[in-house]
Amino acid sequence: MGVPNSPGDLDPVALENALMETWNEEGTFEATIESRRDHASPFTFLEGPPTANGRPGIHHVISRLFKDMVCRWKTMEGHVVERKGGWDTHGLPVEIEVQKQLDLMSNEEIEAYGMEAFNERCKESVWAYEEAWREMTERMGFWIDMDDPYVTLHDEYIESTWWSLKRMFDKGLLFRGHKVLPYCPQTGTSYSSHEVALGYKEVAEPAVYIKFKLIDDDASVLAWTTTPWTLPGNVGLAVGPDVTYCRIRIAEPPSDSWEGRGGAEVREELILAKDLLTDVLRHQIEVIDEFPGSQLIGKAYRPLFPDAVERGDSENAWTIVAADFVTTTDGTGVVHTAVMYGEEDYNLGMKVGFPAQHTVGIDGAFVAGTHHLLDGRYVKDCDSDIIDHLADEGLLYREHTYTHDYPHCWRTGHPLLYYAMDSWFVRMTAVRDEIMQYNSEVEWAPEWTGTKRMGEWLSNIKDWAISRERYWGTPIPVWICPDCGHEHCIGSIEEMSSMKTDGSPVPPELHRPYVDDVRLHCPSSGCSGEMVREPYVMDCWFDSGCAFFAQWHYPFENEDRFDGSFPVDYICEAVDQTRGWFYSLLALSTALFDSTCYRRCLSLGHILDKEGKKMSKSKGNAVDPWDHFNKEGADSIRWYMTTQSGPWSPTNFDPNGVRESYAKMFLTLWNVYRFHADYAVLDSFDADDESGYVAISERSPLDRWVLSKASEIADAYHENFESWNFHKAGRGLEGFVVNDLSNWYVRRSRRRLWDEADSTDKRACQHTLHEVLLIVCRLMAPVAPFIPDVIHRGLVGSSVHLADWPVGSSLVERNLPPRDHALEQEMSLVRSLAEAGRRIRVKADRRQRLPCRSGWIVGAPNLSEFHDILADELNVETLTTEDDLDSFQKVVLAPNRKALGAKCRADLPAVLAQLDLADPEPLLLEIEAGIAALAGYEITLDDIEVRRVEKDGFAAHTLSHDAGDVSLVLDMVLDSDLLSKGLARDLIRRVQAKRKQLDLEVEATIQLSVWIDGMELAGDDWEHVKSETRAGRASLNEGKSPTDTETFEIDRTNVTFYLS
RNA sequence: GGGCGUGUAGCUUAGUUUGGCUGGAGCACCCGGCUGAUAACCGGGAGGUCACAGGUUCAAAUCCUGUCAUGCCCA
Repeated sequence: MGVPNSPGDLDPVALENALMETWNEEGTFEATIESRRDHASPFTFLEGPPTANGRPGIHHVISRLFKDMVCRWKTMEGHVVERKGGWDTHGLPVEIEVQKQLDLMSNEEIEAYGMEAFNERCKESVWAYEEAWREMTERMGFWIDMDDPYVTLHDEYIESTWWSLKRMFDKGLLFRGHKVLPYCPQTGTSYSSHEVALGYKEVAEPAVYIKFKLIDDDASVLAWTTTPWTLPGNVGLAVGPDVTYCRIRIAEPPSDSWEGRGGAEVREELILAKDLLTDVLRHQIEVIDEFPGSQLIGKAYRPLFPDAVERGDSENAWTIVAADFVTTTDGTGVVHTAVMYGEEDYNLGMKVGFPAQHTVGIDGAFVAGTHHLLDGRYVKDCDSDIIDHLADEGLLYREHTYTHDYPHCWRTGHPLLYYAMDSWFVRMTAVRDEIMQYNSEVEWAPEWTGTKRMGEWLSNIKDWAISRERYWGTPIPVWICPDCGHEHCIGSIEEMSSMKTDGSPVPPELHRPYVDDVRLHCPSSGCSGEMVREPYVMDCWFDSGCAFFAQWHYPFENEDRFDGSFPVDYICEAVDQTRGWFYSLLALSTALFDSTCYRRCLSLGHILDKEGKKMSKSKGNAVDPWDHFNKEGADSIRWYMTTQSGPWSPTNFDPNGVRESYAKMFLTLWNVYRFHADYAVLDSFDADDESGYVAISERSPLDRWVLSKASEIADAYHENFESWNFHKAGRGLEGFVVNDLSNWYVRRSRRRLWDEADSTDKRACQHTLHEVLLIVCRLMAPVAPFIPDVIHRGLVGSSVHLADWPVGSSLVERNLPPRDHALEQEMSLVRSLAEAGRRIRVKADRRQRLPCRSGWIVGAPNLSEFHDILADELNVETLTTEDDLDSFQKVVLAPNRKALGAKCRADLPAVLAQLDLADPEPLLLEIEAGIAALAGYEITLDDIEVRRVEKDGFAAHTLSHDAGDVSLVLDMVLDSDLLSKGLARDLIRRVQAKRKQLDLEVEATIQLSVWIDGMELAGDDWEHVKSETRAGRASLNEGKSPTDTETFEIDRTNVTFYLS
């Protein structure tokens, strides 16, 4: 190999689809892994499992891109990078989706439908879009093993999670408690905050001020609540220790304006916060005493509903305790605490030891024994009866209507109850220091995700509620003995089988309801109870957090694979996973293995629509990746996503940007390749043919320059990869390909390859192109795996993905050409001078094709190597170097009218006239010497402005350079010789355009007839036209022009031509 | 309500860590040039209250405070 085929036009979609076929046929992905085995240096990646119950969108493409990119890069660096796919298959969203499909509104309805059938539907639904995911994954070029993925619903996976739970159970990290959640008794479901947000409604509800009668004191403490149904559950009152409270006495009966139930006797004493006296009280009062809340602490009061809650062994029940959350913004400054019906209440209750007992059942009705008026009734129906009852008992001070936003069930419309659900917890608070330590060992990108977002969260870590009262999920493997209360956690299928009672069925899979039917022999000595499984499933974050070991079915299998891949080298997901998967992985590795879980974590910013809004189906602003897969191709999307912003920045997706990536990067690269390949075929160029090789030191400065630049760009690219700045890497490389390689090197080298004879210079150019293209393709391959692979295959016959990283690594050799800094600097100046020339011509209105007689470079280092290139770029006949600008410039003295006007007044016109006539250079000398005078007035430097301008016939431009200012001067004089040359160039260009328009072969010869009216075309120039346009036969001003001719006017000359 | 990001030209963005030259590119637009060189390229032009308001400083897009918008997470 070594002779590329002529590649033709770029059709990215066809190219990529064909290449996918090739990859499948030749097993390229597998080969990239196997070919690195001899290094035995793994780089491990863990796929965060997606859920396939929704169609993949553009935001999934971006996270899969950054996963793929790093894995491909590390492979090229010589590592073995195995990539196992995974699927997340459990969880509430799956259940909700199925409930919608089946129109099952509540747990009761699910159970009536049948748990077995329901779970079967859930299992089906998680594969609904698997095909779409596979297609997207393959089409975008994400290389991952999708044929042998880990799946969280597989028994093997579940068994591993059971093992982990048992391990924590044995460590004492697992415990049973309550978690207060917004709960809908009608549907039997608790809600996530996201669902809660769907159902806020403004409601007017009864709010009451309740008198809690102190024991050993005549006064009552006044407390406020908007949820009377929680009052039977009251077990304590909370005050702010530093808040000022008052003891007051009712002085007079209220006025007639009293509304509603309740009241107080004259001389009755009440206690409440000083700041709220006037808000709360409707009586004339006298303040008896004033004291801080700390003085109230420990005082006992009489329960409102004495039978509702049992004291148990609680010493603090029905006493006043301190809490830091008490404020005086509303209420009375005393907070009624019902442990089971508020998160703060629950936390406080646990802290001070209030009894944690439900007065309300899971059905939303008061439990039997609460109060004879309430037992068995739905709590929200009881508000008024509770208020009546308390009024009758003399415990109600006042009621009023309170309007506020309150969460409601988005399905049934009922108000949600904050309700303490039974729950199993992992005691993360016990390993807080450890998890913070392991977090700090992770290399986070960006750093603040780890130090701030994750760090802040970990420093306030809470115990992790891992159980859910749901149906579809990993069953919690804890069984409890109804006889003795013994708790047992099962850690394997084998353990379950060995403890199973004879009457229990063998579960066909580790899901509900099958596992629920399994009874276990109680292992406590002397107990013959049959243990029953706790009816919960696991939080699906626990599932996916087990991935790093459960993907291998560790510890039951694959111990070596786990050991060899832990901690994981690299994970990558979007930033919303900080408290999700990033956390659950770290939590589990800390609790199970006393280790960090991953060494490097890239946290991606979200992809938003063009206006910075979240993409969602309902808004209709979601982008379908296939729109671009089928248009610009996957490489263009990948390159666009990589280069347009930092990976962690939120990104506004602009479809036009994808087109731009295609047009700039890929089309340019392709055409460079095509240019090389076309001539390589023509010349039978073989890069491997040593006899034709030209050593780099023997090549032209232009070759050595582009090779040096390629080296520079490769090193920068690599450094940016190392520091996660993939966007900067890509932009740098794109700049090189478009500006340096295509727009300078190829443009300047074009003529070298046109030469039909074999020459060292031509071969030098071909080797250079070959080498630079290889470097570029290898650098691009991790980002854009398709087009660079096709080019690479065209150049050397093998996949770019099997090639080594050109920058080298600890495992592979560095393979980059030598740098030549001096040459790079010189070329930079040459290019700047060429640009300066174009600027001069625009300003001087001199078209580019009309040559200049002379050009001079002033103040530059020696650029003689590049005079040919520069003369050609500038279109000058001769180019020479000068030491200073004096011979091209003259002094112009412009009047300072403001200064001169003040001095000369009415004589100003005369002074200006003399200034105009004066020879500026001697006059300036006189002014500087202080002896100048015009029309009788002394002239100083303040009166004039000194400018230096080009002498007539010259135009110049000065640019800054490291070594100082460098100027370019062009000779603007015209003569017939130059006009003839200019005309010839225009004629050539017109003919060439016509050739292209007629779609002639590059080598085809033509017959050319030209008629010029108004100018003489020099003989040499006519010869030049004929050779450039491959005119085999040609005529100039012979006969009359036929009618179907091209005509144009240039420099006031009419030109007509005809070709056939 | 709290935590963490983001906000620069019509659009996508660089610059913010470490304050310092006239805030730099690309797309789109206008004028011109160049081209057997492509959906390209080159020169020039127009387009900016650097989200807003204060503050620190000789000097603020950059540092500080507050506000607004937007996103994620938590309540």
